Order: sequence, then C-alpha cells, then structure tokens
Amino acid sequence: MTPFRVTLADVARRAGVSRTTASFVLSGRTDMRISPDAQRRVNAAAAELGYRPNQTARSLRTQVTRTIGMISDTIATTQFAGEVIHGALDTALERGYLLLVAETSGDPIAEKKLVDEMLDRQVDAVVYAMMFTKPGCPPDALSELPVVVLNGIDDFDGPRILPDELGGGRTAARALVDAGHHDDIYAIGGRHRTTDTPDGVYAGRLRMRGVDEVLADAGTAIAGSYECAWEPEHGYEGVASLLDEGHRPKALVCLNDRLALGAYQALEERGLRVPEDVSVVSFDDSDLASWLRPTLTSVALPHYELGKTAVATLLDGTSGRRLITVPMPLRPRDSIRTVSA
Amino acid sequence: MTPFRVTLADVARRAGVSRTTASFVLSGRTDMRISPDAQRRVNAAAAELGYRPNQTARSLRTQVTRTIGMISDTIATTQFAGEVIHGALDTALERGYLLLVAETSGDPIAEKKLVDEMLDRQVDAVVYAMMFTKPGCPPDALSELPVVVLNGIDDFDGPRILPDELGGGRTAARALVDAGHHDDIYAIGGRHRTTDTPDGVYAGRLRMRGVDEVLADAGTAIAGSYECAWEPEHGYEGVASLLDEGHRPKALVCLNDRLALGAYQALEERGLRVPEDVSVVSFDDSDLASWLRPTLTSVALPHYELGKTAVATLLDGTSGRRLITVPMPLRPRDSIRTVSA
DNA sequence: CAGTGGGACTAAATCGAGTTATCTCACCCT
DNA sequence: AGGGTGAGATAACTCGATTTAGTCCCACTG
Repeated sequence: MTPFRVTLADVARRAGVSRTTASFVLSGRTDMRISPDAQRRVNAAAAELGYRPNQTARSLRTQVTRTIGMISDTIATTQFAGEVIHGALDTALERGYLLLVAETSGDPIAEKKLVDEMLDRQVDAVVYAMMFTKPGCPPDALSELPVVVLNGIDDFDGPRILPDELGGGRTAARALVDAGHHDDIYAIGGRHRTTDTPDGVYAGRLRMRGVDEVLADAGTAIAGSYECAWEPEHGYEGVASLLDEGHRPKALVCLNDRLALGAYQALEERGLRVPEDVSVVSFDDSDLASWLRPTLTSVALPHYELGKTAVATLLDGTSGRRLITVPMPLRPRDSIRTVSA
Repeated sequence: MTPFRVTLADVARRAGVSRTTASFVLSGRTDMRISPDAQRRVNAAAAELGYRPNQTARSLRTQVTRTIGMISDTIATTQFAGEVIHGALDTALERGYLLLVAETSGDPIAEKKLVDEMLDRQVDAVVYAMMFTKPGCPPDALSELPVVVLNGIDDFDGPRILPDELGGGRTAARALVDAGHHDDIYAIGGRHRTTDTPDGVYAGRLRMRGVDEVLADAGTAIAGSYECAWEPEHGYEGVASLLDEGHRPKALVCLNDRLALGAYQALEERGLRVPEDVSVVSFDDSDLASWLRPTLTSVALPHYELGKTAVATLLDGTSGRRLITVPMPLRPRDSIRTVSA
C-alpha cells in the first residue's frame, strides 16, 4: 500500500544516531539529555525525509490511538448529524484526533457489532449521540472507556450534553414579547404528546415551559396550544383547525420549522399574511427557515456547538456525572412583526 | 483504558498450545496442520474468554487496518452526506470495515492535515466525495492508495461514481409525458448557468439533455427554460416572471426540490393549483418533497446507493479508470395530474 | 539400524514505534 | 592510579498480533 513510508529507523540512520535518540528528540522528551547538535541533526533528517510517525505502531505501544468513536442512532435525517459531526471533527482535528463515525439505525445487534469493531481498533473515547433528545444509554461494553452522551435524557454516569431547550423556549417567547406581542399567542405542536409520548417529548416539555415562563413574566399566557406530532402536515392541520374554530391568532410559536412550514401553508390558504396578520417564531433553524417566504425567525439547535462540546469534553478529560447545556441562539428573520404599542 | 482485554497469549495458555498454534486456528489457516483436538481446545478457549483480536497489533503486522477514509468537502448540507455515509457504512460494516469520516470545508490546508492523519493511521482506501457533482481531484498524497471519487466530474485515473443524471432527466420528462402532458412544459432552473458557471453545472446539463431527448421523442419540446441558480428564491422569481410575461405553463420541470418550493410559492400566490392547473416534477427527492402540499413527485438522488457503491467498489478491488453511474429512481407523489387524451 | 518423511507443533523474527536499563567516555577528586 | 560522577548515547525489551523457519517424535523403509 504505502511502499516507501519513512520510518524512525530511516531518520536515525540519516542523522547518524540510534533509533532511541531519534525517538527522544522527536517526542520532545527533555528528561533524557541529548546534545543540541544531535537534536539538530535528527530534526533536520526528519524534515528532509518528511518523516511522520506510524500511528498504528505508536498506538500498539502506547495504547492511545488518537481516534474517537462517534456512534449515533441515525445520521441520515436532517442536517443535525452533519453539523454535529462537523463540530466534533473540527475540535478533534485541532488536537490531532480523527473520528470513526457509525450509526446503529436503532438496531442493538448492529450496535454491538459496531461497538466491538471500535473496541478492536482501540478508540480512545466515544461520543454516543442521539439525533433528538430521548432516552438511551451506551451499552455496557463501553463502560471502560470515556464516553459522553449527546442528546440522551436518561440518567448516565458521565457527562451528558444537551441543548438548552428551556432557555430556547424563553428566547422564542421573548422574541415575540420584545416585538410587542401580548395576546392571542398560540403554540403549534406543543409538547409533542402522542400515543407514544403521552407526556410529550423532552424538547417539547422544556420549550413550552420556557415559553410559559416568559409570557407569565410579561403578564400574559398562551391563548391555546395545539398538541400534535411535529411534521408539516400536523402544523397545517393545527392551524387550519384553530382557524376553523374561530380563533384569530396574532402570533404562533411553532415547536419546530417543519410545523411552521405547515402553518404557513394553512395561513396562506386562508389569506392570512405572515407577518402582517400573524407573526411566527419557530425552533431548530433548519434550512427550511431561510427557504420559506417570508423567511422564518427560529431558535437554533446548536448542532455544531453540540459536536464541538462533546469532543472537547472528552479530550479535556473532565468526567463524572454532569449535565452540560449548550445555548440555543435566536436567528431573527422576517416572520415577526413589530407591534406598535 | 481497557484494563483486562484478553490477548492471544491468554487463549493459547488456556488451550495449552503456543501462540502460533492459536493464531493458526483462529485465522483458519489450513496450510498448517493442526489436530482436530487442538483446534477444538483453541476455539473453546477463545469463546470462553471472549477473545477478540487487537486490530491495532494485527494492523501493524499485516499493514491492513480494515478502515476506510471518507473525505468530503462538506458533510453539513442537506441530507446528502448523511445518506451517503449511511450507505458507505452499511457496506463497510458488512465486511468488517469501519469509516474514518472527515470533511475539508474546501480548505486545502485542512485537507492536507486530514489526509496526513489518515495516512498516519494507515487507512486501506479512501472515498473522496464531493457533495454535488463538480470538478475536483484527490490530492497526490493519496496516489499510493485505492481511491474512488464520488461526484467528481474531473478526469481521474480510477473509479468515479456519479448519479445517472442523464437517465434522471429522461425519467422526469417521461413522468410528464406518460401522464399525458405534451405542450406548455417549462423548465425552472435550467442548466444552472450563472456567472460562475456560464455553461451550467454538470447535473443541470445532463438533466436538461435527458428532458430534451424524451420530449423530442414524444414529438414536442420545452416551451421555455428559466435559467437561474437553484435556490427557492430563484424558483419563485422564475415562475413569477414567466407568469408576468403571459406564459401559461401546464407543467414545470424544476431542476431541484428547492426550486420547486419556490415555484409552489409563486403559483399559490397567483391562485394556480398544483396539480390541477400546473403539474410539477422535480429532482433530488429531498425531505422537502414529502413536506410540500401537494407532495412533490421527484427524481431521487440515490445517496445511499452512491455510498454503498463507492465502498463496494473499493473493497472489490476493481480499480482502473472507470465511470460508474447509479440510477436515479422516480418517487411518484401528488404533483402530477394525469391529462386525459 | 540408519535414514527418511511427514504430522503436529513451536521458537523466534517481524511490524514501527516508545521505554527502561545500561554502557561509554571524559573529567574531576583524592 | 583508582574511583566516582554525570553527560550523552544506545542495546534491548515491550505492545499483540502474523509469519518464517525450524524442532521433535514416530512410523516406515531399505
């Protein structure tokens, strides 16, 4: 494969020293005294030959591979995974680490195979990621390794990284309040109560709590909340049925951008304009948000930052049971009207 | 890290044989004669101890890591990357390979660093992927390795994998023709001629050629093509300006789903219904296609298959300058009306 | 009875680093 | 001269596998 890769022995030979000496110089160990002259010769030889240490050999000896495993349930859906990987990779690469990326598709057998393959390759640590906040724990096989859990809401004896959904909810509501909205604010999607999730999903519960808090502080409250799953069709149905029932919303809090897409469709159909008639604020800041007309003000899921934080947490070696939340910033666009007092 | 991982020596000791014998049995080599009894003992010992070979040690000796590097320019955008990685990973894992995934962000310095890190880890092969069809070649440093290029249109001395855009164009047009459409068929987006790409992009040229061929066969032709970039706003502008100029399209070929989103917006604004007044067919089959109302018939980019094919091509060792095209299947939905003859 | 030929294993080298223990000087001191 | 010291370098071991090159024993042969 790599027919003529330069080895440490080559460098040593060219510098006229032993492999040991070359190793000491190149790994910058100061506890062994090497003459300045020898150091210069070794460094020169390494540079001339373009020497790079064979990481495989080094790993065998040191038990460190400078490789992190990234296991997720799904990497396909939305841009979530892409940005998470991006953030994780940037942070890893900065420190000379690479990422073994894999997904389980939610299949425990696939997961076992995959975890075994990673352990065989001696990954130094693992990011165990879920593509949206939900229950889930890393398998026992990983218990000997540093692991952070991304987006997992189950208890876990190590660092867990989550978007600050509560703060995000507050941010969304504050965007409306700051624009002068007070009454007739409706929520579309709500906590995501379905037959599978009677209490709502984690993100739904916290976002709604944040919204409620801020509205309460402003001396008002949600005028109504349409509870449904979070796909475009449900946003459409939700808004359509609100309007049919005679409600006249001035502002909508859509619990994600796909719901907002559906909401736009329903509003358009009834001749209501965004934001002149109805302001809309949403969550996720997916690509959709900038594609809609008018563009959609959305509270971003900090995908990139989540990935970054996950890897940084692993590499900084700070372990222990901890919850790290990452802020969800507002991306202001054109879907909120400023209401004159 | 892994305090008590079982080693080959442990297995050999328990089976009462030498490491050599254990190695022969476990790697299933028949050229060395091992008694059935010894074989049974070794296999039993390995099973009892849960032995798994240390891939790092094995790699050092054999120069094979069973790890493939996947380098792309961008993994963040759209679901492209996710599905490509998914397909690549499934195929890799089937054969006991894993994927080192990384992206360059188009930055040659990041690319160099990344390629070096991969070479240091002795990846067996590399998938060099571009997230949409465009020029680009793998760096020289990879020349000693098996490499396939995904989505690259530049010449390259090895396998190249591309979606069958020409066939895709034909498929889109045939969907309209088969539904009874004949006249007043317009293209939105066209070849994607912009100041950067005066001749249009690869996908645009081939898709349009496919469309033209099928319409010609059907004894007709495109009534007009609006040339623009391929974002939603351009789709909106394109359709809006066609209508303003007095055109009355019966069907639109949108060169991707985002353009179709814009087209929907413009049609809706003018009170034109999809598909009653205007049929729409599109390309990419992104998530958008199923979110729109009505759902959008689209010719899919075979992301998963592209990833699968890339890895399969690498692992089957079939090299040499070749072009492999992957079919783009039609995903029929509700945006095409059947026109009665 | 020495010689030969396989069957069934194993000792030792190897991959390319990192690490420990040792060795060789030159120099100083008494 | 002999002994201690320490700077500067190296031989040899280690990581956990694979692989080469033998070894040992026994049956069989001429």
